[in-house]
Amino acid sequence: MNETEERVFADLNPPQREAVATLEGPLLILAGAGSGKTRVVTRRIANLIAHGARPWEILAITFTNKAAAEMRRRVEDLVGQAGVWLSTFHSFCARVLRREAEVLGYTRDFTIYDEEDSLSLVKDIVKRLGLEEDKRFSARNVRQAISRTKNSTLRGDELPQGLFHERVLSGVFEEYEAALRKNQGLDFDDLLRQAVVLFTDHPDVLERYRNRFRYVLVDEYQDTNRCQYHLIQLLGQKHRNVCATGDPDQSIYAWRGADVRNILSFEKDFPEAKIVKLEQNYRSTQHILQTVAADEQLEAYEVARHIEEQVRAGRRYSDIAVFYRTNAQSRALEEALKNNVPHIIIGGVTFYERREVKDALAYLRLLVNPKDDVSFRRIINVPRRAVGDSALALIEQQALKTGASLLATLSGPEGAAFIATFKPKPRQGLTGFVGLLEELRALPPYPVADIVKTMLERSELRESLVESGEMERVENLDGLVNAAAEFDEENDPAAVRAPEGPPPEPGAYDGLEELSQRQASLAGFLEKVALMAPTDKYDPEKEYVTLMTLHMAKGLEFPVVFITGVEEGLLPLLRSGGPFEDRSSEQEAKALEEERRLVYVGMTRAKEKLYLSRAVYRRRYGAADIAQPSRFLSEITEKLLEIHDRSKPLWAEGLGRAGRGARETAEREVKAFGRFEREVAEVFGNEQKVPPRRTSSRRRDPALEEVVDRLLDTSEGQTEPSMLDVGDRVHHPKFGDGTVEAITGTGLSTKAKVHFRKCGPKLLLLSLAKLEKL
DNA sequence: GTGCATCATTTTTTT
DNA sequence: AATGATGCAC
Repeated sequence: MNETEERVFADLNPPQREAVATLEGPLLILAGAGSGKTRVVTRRIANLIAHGARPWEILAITFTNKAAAEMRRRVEDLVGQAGVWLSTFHSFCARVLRREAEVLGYTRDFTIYDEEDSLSLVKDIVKRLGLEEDKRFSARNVRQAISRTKNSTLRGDELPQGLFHERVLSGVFEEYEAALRKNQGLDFDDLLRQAVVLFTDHPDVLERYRNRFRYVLVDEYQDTNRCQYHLIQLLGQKHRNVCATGDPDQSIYAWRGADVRNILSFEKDFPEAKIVKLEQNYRSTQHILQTVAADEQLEAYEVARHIEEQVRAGRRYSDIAVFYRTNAQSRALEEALKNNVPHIIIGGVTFYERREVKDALAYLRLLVNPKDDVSFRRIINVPRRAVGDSALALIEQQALKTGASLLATLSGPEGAAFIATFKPKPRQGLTGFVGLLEELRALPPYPVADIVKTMLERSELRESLVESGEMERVENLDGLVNAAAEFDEENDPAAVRAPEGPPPEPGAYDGLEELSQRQASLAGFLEKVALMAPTDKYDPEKEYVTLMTLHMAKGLEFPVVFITGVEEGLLPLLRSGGPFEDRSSEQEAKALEEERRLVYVGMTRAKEKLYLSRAVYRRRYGAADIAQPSRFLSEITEKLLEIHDRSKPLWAEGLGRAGRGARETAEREVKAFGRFEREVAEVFGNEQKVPPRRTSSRRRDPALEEVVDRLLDTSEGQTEPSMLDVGDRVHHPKFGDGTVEAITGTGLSTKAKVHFRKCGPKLLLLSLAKLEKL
């Protein structure tokens, strides 16, 4: 015990010790970035066990599998045993719902629908209700509204106000819910919401779970939405040993329903709560560098160059991360890094979102849940079986008549009779399809990899891709088999571990022991795959640079961090006019605050060195546009200077501690950076015409200002586009001669409407179009 | 029913 | 720029 205690309290500062030592009663740990939060939480779990708590009495909930896995590793390191139920909200709820499904009128074989699946349901409904005429009611918008509603209310009480919601909720919402139920499907929001419904409507069920979990811990509490909040309240009310950890300054998920009030009202919910503030042990960023590049490719190359420089100086690739606001930005970076810098991109279109993989998964889902019409529709004609829109319409019509699922309509003797009414080609296709599923269903339930392999072969899914020469897709399918084999290894039913610790007293355990372990079955595999997050790929041990969105970066840290695209419109991200209700200025301000926190999160990931980079030209929606420096650029640096030393120039950050060496490095970098910019200016000066103009009064760093001005300088002998006037005759290398009809916009975004003799009117950005005045 | 060409739309961020 | 939806020819 003493030895354990020594380990539990080693290297902790006083507030950290206090948090770890608090075992009973509600506890709120307010932890800023870099305050050792994860460490404190895992130590506390270990301390609970050291003081006699049994592992199975502890439930620790995180937002990502990654965080859960990391926590599990650390806890096992400390106390050397498993049994603590560590999982994400979604995994926890899925497990609970699977066990209690019948109570809610579901089968245990329900399917978890991802966004794409759920969108296809919504699309159908929108079409059926004739809402599609109005662009605001695009399936996407409606889906978002439904999700918002599900996240913010429990029962349809307190529904969001506004015409849009009224119309959505009066029709689509119910239809959507009914469709989900009919398909035995749950979307991501349902996993949380139905769990709350289960516990609220069935006190006996709640009682079992409450009894089991004497200690409940929640990480990133500021990210909880209403359902998650209720869940914690429901589970925690009895023993009241709820430990919430979080940081309101890192609240970046309001857009998916997270409500920072949950953490702010913790004291109200648990008046006896103890509150510990971990010291704001700011990661001491030694060196901050702002870089400006001409366009996003050059920004990416600049990042690559700095990475290589860092590596030459002895840094490891795994020490470095590159962040961006939108996934689309990863393209240019990937391009710049692909030959020289080992790297991994987290997020974007993940393995399990690829078409061929989703097709394969649809077969598996339909196998587990025959009522899953969404999956049926997806694969009934993949590979081609001559079952097109008209044949599908017939099947749907028949299904509607009998109220059965699509697959059921084709199954059994009645199904066979129905299939017989089709034309020869589709008839053959449908018979084959039904037969295939029957054949697969007859396979032994384990190992899962065998089922997947057989499915790929017998369905000819793999073969059809081989024939069309899509080898990358074939490889992905083989990858799926590998993933299944891995799952089999992890979940070998012959090696099921009994939970450790002394046996629970009667009634407490109540048959819930198997819950924290995944089912070694196809259903279990599908659950794992459905709830897998892109971050799960991230491995700090591997030697590569990590590329990810700022959102994904939360909770991680790196010695060297690049934040790219620090530009107005991108960071903060500018929405191009919402399709439904106008955003109030209050909403606008809130959104801006969240963007600001996002930058804060990104910056605080850096332990030693931080690069903020931006490009002057940025492509959005295909077209290049001038990007202004982000308003955060000036705000942020000012804030940091305040913390360290106001008198020093930007890149002299942190010299106080590191001394002369760092100053020299800094100055070298500044020089190299300036040289690079001059080169760029030369290249671009010859190719592009850019009106000389100050882009922003916000830019406050004189050296930067100079570089940008030089970059934007118009080269000799070129037309001064701002001199153009309505009526002027101009020449364009591609479009030929024309007349200026109108000039709009100001500064770098000045546009001219030019009527060309050859090809009519065009709207051109003066700063980019190579226009010559005649 | 399939395959191809053209057009429109899109991108915030994620479990 | 890249993907999906639509329309048309076979």
